Amino acid sequence: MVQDEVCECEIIHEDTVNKVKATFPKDEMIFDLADFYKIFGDTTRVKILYALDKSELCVCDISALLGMSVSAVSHQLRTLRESDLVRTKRDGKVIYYSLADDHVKSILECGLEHISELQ
Amino acid sequence: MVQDEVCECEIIHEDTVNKVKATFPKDEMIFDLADFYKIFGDTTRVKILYALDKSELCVCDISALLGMSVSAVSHQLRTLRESDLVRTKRDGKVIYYSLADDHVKSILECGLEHISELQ
DNA sequence: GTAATATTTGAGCAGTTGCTCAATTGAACA
DNA sequence: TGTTCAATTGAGCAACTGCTCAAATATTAC
Repeated sequence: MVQDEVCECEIIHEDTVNKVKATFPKDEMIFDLADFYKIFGDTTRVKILYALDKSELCVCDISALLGMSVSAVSHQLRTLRESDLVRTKRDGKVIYYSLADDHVKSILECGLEHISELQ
Repeated sequence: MVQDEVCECEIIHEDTVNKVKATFPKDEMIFDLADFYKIFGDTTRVKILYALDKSELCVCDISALLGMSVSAVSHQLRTLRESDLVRTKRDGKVIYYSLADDHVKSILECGLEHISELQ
């Protein structure tokens, strides 16, 4: 029923569609995957991640580095924290941010490889 | 001047910031990278790419497979076309979509690897 | 030519996102 | 204890995104 409502085409390759459907991962997994990539889909966050790959930095440092307000940076750091991509270390009043693991770097390189191949 | 406006903190690790700044890639590159990841940051597009990795499909097929309107799918295919991630082949009235190259698969696997390590 | 049909496209709209600004938190130190 | 200051947070707003719906396009078949 649903299919008929969605697509009225005569030529549906039903066998192919069913075959593909059978190999489809769970919706939750697709959702998680897209959510993960969404984090890398913002220039500010990419910059922050790139910077943290070079050195651990406090919020002020990042703010100065990117030429953005402390608040804006902190908001983005929150997103990164909640995604477990960065980790914090307090030293007195200052909180130092660093990458949670080496994975972030490899993800960025994964994308960079593709970008550079395009041109 | 700009820095002073942006960050009034006493403790800026100026040396570190400058060192990181020196290694920073061009803004354009960061922009392209984020733009690239943005495409993978949507469940519909991820599903389409995943499906096309299994088999070439027409718009109707994808529409039926995802349970979405032909129009919605077509809009997303446009995005994917403009990013050179998919390619088309016309056969009569039907237009078949397929992945532009093997890169898409490796990018998706790159993310899947990370996702699966998290839990 | 006209009709049928697979796909594309543009306008419009609701939901999301990333920033600003102001207020707040929490650790350090007098 | 009160002050200072790095950092966080919430509300609000403008820009963006992904969908729907209706209309247009392009190819085939008559």
